[in-house]
Amino acid sequence: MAGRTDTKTRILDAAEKLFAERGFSETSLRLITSKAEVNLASVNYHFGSKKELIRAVLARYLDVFMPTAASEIKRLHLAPEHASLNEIFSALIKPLLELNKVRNGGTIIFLQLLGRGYIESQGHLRWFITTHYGQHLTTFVQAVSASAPHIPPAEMFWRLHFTLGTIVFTMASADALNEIAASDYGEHNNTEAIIRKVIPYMAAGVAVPVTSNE
Amino acid sequence: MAGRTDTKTRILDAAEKLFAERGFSETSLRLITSKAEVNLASVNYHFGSKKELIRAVLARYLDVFMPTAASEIKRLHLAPEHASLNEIFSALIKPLLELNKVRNGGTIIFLQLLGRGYIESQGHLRWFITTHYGQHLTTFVQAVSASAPHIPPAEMFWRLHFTLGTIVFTMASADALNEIAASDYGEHNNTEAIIRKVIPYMAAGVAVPVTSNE
DNA sequence: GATTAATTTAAACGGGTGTTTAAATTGAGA
DNA sequence: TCTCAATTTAAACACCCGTTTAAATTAATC
Repeated sequence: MAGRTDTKTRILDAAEKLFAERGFSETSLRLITSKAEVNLASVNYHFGSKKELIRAVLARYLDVFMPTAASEIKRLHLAPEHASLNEIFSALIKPLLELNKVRNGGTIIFLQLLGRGYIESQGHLRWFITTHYGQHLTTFVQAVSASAPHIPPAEMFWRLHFTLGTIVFTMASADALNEIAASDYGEHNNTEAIIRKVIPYMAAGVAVPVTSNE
Repeated sequence: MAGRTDTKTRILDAAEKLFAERGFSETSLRLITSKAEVNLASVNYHFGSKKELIRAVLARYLDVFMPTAASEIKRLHLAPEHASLNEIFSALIKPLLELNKVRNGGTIIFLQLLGRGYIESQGHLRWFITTHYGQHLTTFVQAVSASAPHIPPAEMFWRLHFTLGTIVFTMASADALNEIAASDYGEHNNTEAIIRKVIPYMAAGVAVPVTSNE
């Protein structure tokens, strides 16, 4: 081993910030390496390709978030009383905010990365997430389904993706929305405040009775 | 005047399809002009730049959708009985589906373009939409606010953006989601079916009572 | 301290991008 | 039919991209 051992970390730190801000394909390796103050070629040396760098950036968060989120859900679900949807979604707040301790602004960076990934790259990231963290996702889906048993599985599939869209879009444009909210309503929300705003919205939508027609 | 007069139209038709499928920055002018079977330089000749082409593509839909949507809302709002949120959102279905008559698959193309625009380019498209169609947007916001008077304006601001995120993300990944739904649940939904699924979700979320704490 | 493997570096490669230029072509009005 | 403006075309421009190469440098091992 030789050289600065933190070159990989410097790249990851610079990359995640830029990826979250401007998206994956809008962020060049040259911009990343100049912000990280490392050589351009070191990305390909340490990660192989840009695609693998993207996966590594996301994995660093998913490896922290997924296990703790799943265990929070399990703890809730095994409790005697049935948890409400609000409780289940709220159980994700702590694991999400834990990411702020990993890195400054980690929570919103993670959610923005997730959204960018889902929208930009149709294929490889979705595959990467479901194959690496599918078990934890199942835990979550089962908990939600159990607490809203009146929703058929197919309908629940759609509603959970509506939910993903809600949170992911909100976080992707959180900065812009916060600016508008501040100037129009004098509101100043941090990431946690926005999450707490969105949870009742999502919980109500997921649980609303299915109407056969109009 | 000389040459094929429909060159502009051929460019717009090819561009909107590709933009909706792969996003704006992932779609090169060379791909657009080859699909449209026109010369590369004709884009800059007719539209000035790629940015202005993007705006022209969106304007062609917004010019049809916005006035009819606003008039549907107004018609509903002036009726004696207060319209429900479900009715207000449902009033947008007809204007949305009208876009299918403008062009095949027009509805989903429009919604996907809207989503791409909001997520990809933080600045110029949002500005373009609010300055050109702000009056119609106000009509919509006022109708929603009137039918959910228990939601304070600032909270409504956030919830309407949650709603935008829900619909836009759903449509951006509608094709992929439909594939999964078909293979996992044997469901086959068209654009209208998805819209009818998402409306109750959004209406419930917008109207859910504000909880001071947890 | 010499050897060797890991890492960093500068430079180039091959290719794709939006845009511009200037010449060729087209079609309507005089 | 001639003229002239609108349009189309092929080519080039200047720039950015991810990746690869080979040499220089660094740090650990013997």
